[in-house]
Amino acid sequence: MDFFDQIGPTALGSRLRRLSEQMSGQAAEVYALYHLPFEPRWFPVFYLVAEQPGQSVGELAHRIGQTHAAVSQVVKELGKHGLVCTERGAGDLRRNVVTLTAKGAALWPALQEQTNDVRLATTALLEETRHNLWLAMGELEHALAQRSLASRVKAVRNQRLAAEVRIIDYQPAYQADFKRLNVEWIEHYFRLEPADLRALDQPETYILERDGHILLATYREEIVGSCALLKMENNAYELAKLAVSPAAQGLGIGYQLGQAALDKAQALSARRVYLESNTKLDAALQLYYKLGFHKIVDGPPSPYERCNIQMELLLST
Amino acid sequence: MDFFDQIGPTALGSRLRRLSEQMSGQAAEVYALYHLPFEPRWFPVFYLVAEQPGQSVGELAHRIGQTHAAVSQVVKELGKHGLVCTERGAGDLRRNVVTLTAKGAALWPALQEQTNDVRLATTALLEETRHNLWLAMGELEHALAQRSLASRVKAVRNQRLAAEVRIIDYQPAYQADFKRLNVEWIEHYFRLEPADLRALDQPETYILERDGHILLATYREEIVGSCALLKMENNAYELAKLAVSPAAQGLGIGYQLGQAALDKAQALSARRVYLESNTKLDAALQLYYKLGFHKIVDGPPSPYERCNIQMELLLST
DNA sequence: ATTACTTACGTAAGTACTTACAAATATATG
DNA sequence: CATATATTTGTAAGTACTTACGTAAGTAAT
Repeated sequence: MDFFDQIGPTALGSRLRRLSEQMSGQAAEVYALYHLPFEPRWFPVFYLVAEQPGQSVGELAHRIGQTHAAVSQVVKELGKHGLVCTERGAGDLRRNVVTLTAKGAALWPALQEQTNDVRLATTALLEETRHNLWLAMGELEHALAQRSLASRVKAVRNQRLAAEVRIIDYQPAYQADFKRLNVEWIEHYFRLEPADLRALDQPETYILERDGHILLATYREEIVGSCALLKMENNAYELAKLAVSPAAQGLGIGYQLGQAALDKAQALSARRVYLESNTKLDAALQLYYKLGFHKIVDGPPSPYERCNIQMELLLST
Repeated sequence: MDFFDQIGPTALGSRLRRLSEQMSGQAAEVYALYHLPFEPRWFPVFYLVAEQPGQSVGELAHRIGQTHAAVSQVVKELGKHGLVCTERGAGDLRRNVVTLTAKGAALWPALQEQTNDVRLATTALLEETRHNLWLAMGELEHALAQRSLASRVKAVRNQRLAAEVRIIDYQPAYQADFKRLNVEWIEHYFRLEPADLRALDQPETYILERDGHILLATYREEIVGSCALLKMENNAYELAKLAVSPAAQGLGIGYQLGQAALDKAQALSARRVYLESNTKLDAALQLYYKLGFHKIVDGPPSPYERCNIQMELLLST
């Protein structure tokens, strides 16, 4: 008890388990009360078969929300106790359709009586509470179906981690990091081209001195992302060398870098930002769209072999 | 899904189980997200040990609300993975106190980070719902601790069955039933005495013709209970031969019979109802108290050997 | 008609607990 | 102080499901 108070809803799963075990135990007591030769775990299958005979194992499993294996085992046991019988499906010999035996049918009314008593008791029990458990469970299942807990936790984590990401300006000391980050992804998907090596080995000469800019992302004292703006003619810049280290991916660092680059371009009075990419890079393209880029068809010839898509974003002044 | 809609809260236990399994599955996903060498089921134990080292297996089990066996197993596994170490309790060599190892302590901050992310995500998840599951579970656990489900169901059942109980007047055709019911319990606890046989074999002569009355309880076309009022002097009656067949016990039939007898005594302008019983008959004595009887010490001598307690109830006119 | 794929099911083994039992130690009682 | 009883723990086996896997039967594509 103690523990759940301390840890709170984090242990939702454990607590649900405990409560379900408690309920199962009490269900066993209830069954004992009625002296029926029947085990609680048979109930869902037996109930559905009694309501509508001729359903197959798979159908039953789907209805109950358990696996077919579980239903198969229960059906076997019910059969052993003479409460149901099975036969192969007419037309589809794989199906195993279940019906009540005479003995099962004879048991049904008593079981219904019991079920009805339990329903009344449970409903009254739930009505004693201010927060309705049954409805709450339905809502939770719905919410989890919409979006899994893992995905929700990931979002929380990324928000926390993203707050630790800083965007800083390039300095000569970071050349090795800048190169490493870009070599990593280029070699993973394509191969390094001469234009890459020039820019990565001598960013001062080929980017900065030509009125370009380089931004870096740091996370916990480490350089984990880069992004360059190369000066083009007519108030335009090319966005390039956008890289995020694999270990830091998923934290929205690419978006932060891209946005910072666009801010910088805006500050430099650019009217247009252009970029080259490859359709293989799904995540990158998605990011570019999210940043506001759109595909263009008549872009300039590219020095890069891997370029098979060109995009641009027009900035309002 | 289907099934739960149909059956409603009757299947509360099954549904809780399903939801808890769903949550466990999602918890596993969350753990995978953080790449920690840690299994979800270790969490409660590890958490408590990290918060306060030096607790014993039993204490931990109590705090978590699981059995000591489960904790013992988890501790063993945590030990095997080098996260905790154990030693015998100082002063009490039976106790096995658990502390974190250096490796466990090193893991703790990362686990705390994760726990915190989960807490935020789960809290947000619960806040999405109108009916708060966490609070609802707390309320339900409380309600169940107050009174078990079995006891609640029993009350519902008894109410249903009690409605089918009828109190009727004795008729000569029922003599055999009257005798059977009383012989059954008397022989079970004591042995038949001459006074018993007279009253049971010839109730007309020994009870009715002496201005006494006999009431019978029927349940589903069967005579399941009896109760006699024997005329005493001074506007008093003796309540006797109160019997309920074992199969029909627990339905409150005794109370109905007793109440009907008191009503009858009232109608006969009695001022006092007297009875003789034995302290071995717990259930009967409880019933007599519930009906309003209280023990007296200076009652008349009884013809029955088994009589070791006498009670009376004064009726207001 | 053959082949590849999908579906339905049963069986075996795993999971995360439980209950049952046994052993060691502590405490109470005569 | 010996002995009976209670407490603490570990181990084994059970429970009510699950996942994994194999087999048989059905369906689609060549």
